[in-house]
Amino acid sequence: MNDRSPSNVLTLSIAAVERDTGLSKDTLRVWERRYGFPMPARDTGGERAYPLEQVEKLRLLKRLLDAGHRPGRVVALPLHDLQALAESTVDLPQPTSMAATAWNDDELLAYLALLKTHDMPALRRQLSSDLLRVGLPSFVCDLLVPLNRAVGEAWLRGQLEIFEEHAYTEALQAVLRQALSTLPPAGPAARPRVLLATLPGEPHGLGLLMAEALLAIDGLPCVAMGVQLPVWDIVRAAEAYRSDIVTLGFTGCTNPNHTVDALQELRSKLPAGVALWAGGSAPVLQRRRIPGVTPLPDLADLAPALAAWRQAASAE
Amino acid sequence: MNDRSPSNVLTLSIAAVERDTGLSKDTLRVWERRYGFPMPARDTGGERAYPLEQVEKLRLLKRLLDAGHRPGRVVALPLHDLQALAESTVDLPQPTSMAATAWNDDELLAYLALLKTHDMPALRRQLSSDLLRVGLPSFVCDLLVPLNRAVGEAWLRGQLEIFEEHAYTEALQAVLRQALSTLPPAGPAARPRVLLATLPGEPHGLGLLMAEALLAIDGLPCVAMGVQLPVWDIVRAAEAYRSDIVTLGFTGCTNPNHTVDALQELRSKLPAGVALWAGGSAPVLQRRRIPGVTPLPDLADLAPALAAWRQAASAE
DNA sequence: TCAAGGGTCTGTCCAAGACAATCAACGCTG
DNA sequence: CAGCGTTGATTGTCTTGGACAGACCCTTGA
Repeated sequence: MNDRSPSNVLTLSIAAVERDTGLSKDTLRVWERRYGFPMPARDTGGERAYPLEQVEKLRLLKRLLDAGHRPGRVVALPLHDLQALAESTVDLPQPTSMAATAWNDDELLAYLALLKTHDMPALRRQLSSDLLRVGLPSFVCDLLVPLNRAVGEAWLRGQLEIFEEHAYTEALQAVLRQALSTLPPAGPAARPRVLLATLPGEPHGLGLLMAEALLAIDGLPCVAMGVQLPVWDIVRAAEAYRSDIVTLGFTGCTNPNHTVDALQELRSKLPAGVALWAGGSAPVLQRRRIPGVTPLPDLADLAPALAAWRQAASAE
Repeated sequence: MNDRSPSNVLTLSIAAVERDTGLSKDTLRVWERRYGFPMPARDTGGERAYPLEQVEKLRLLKRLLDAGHRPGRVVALPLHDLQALAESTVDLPQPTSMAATAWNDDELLAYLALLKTHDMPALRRQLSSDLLRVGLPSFVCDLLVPLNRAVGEAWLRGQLEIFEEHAYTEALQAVLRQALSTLPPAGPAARPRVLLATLPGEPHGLGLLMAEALLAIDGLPCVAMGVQLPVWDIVRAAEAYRSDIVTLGFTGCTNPNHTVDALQELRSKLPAGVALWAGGSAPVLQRRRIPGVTPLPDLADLAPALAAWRQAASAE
């Protein structure tokens, strides 16, 4: 540690807070100026030193902002009020799936309890078992989608640690990739050919993996490019892999303006014959429609979109 | 696009450049002031608009900096000289493995050629086949380690596109995770228990996965936490999973100061009985040793470190 | 040959201001 | 009362120029 901290070790520099909260340095400084929070201590060099407790509150604030709250109304609020707000806030008014095999709340809570025992092999066994029982499509749409939401909300309410969320992601990824690896590769002539990626700034690849699972089980040739692929490289990749559809994943943790800008730029550079689908629950995709970009707020929208694509393709 | 661009669409804002190159806004501005490069155009609002060509050069510069060059010597150089520099620069003087099964350069080049055909199923087949032929440990140490280096260098020389590097990572991940999923879970009493993660700012999890493979094949119980886990959560996770060793992965794309700071902070918060291993080829780990942190510059160092841990444990 | 010192290099932080895009509220009109 | 444009507040990001600490390089001296 470049030991310039005042007395306590438990402080973070502004750069560290930016990394840990996702709030830019500029935003942190301007909030301090305007709202009086966060109000970090200063080290001997006059630089901001954020106590851990303020960072914790900032993380909660970031989550509330992503859920639709406005800074002016919440930043200055005391921690207690924020937690109450988090309790009463649901990410999105989520229509419960009507599928016969949909999991109910108790079963989701059982999963959360299992996660909290830190017995990761047991969690994987449970996931694999449920996957085998109901099949991949139902596993993804009826279990994983509500379970992901439940995990996110539990974290928001402080019932789940960050590392437990990471462990959950890892377990899920292992199960999904294992399932994907057992699928036979699609024939070279199968259509449509789908490219999967996320834009720079979006580090979460789980939604992408779930989409890949649904597409691959349908026999479609998928090329997964992982996360954070620059716009220009997406264009090159779509060309190289002769993709018919580019599917991007979003989680709402990214800057909405950048998201829209990047989507518009990508759309303008991509050939008109290549479809562009934007999946995930990022609110900005709902609010601001972009010409030539198909929003897929839910994984359940994937099948209809696919049917529409096939119809359009056969009509030509 | 918030259309404030001067004439050409092919420009990026300073925020976009920061994301795409990994160079902070502050650095970009100060380079412009000091070295005269990059010298972006200005849009109608007076804000910097970087042409794509300068961004390309910045990406190359970032890579050269990571390889050890100093900004003052290279930033102002013309593109041609930079490329020549890249040609003649090797990331690290890498001792060729002496193992009997080590792959030679031709075989590595064959892999690169396969990657450039964009036939991902074929690449996976080749990887799986080699894995089965030589076994997991040799596959990781003798093939993947030099292959990763070859891929990185090919990118540096402009012989490989970014999206091809992403595709390679994805294929490798699929093969490794598939192998990991076939291993039986370790017994609950097996020791040492290893926690795997990367610090915030380090988005590459491939090295971690390779380490996990080597450890898991040895029958050790591993808990993978994925990438970008904050320091404090690593401590909590090590406690929750009763870990004996925390292994972190590094690639040198992170800020060296932050790396050292975070490692020292983590060491101070982690119980003394928990070992802290830092793996990967980040140069800073070689230059600046940190008390209580074991550097593992190469995956081959994993086995000796494990033996040393076992000896120390049995001595108590 | 090696250690210490001084100068340069370099990334990051700071401050205060400016501005454009967004949001919320209001008033007007059909 | 619904719909629509206007207005004012909100909010994130960009700007400039300055400052500084730590890393690095090179020279000097033992």
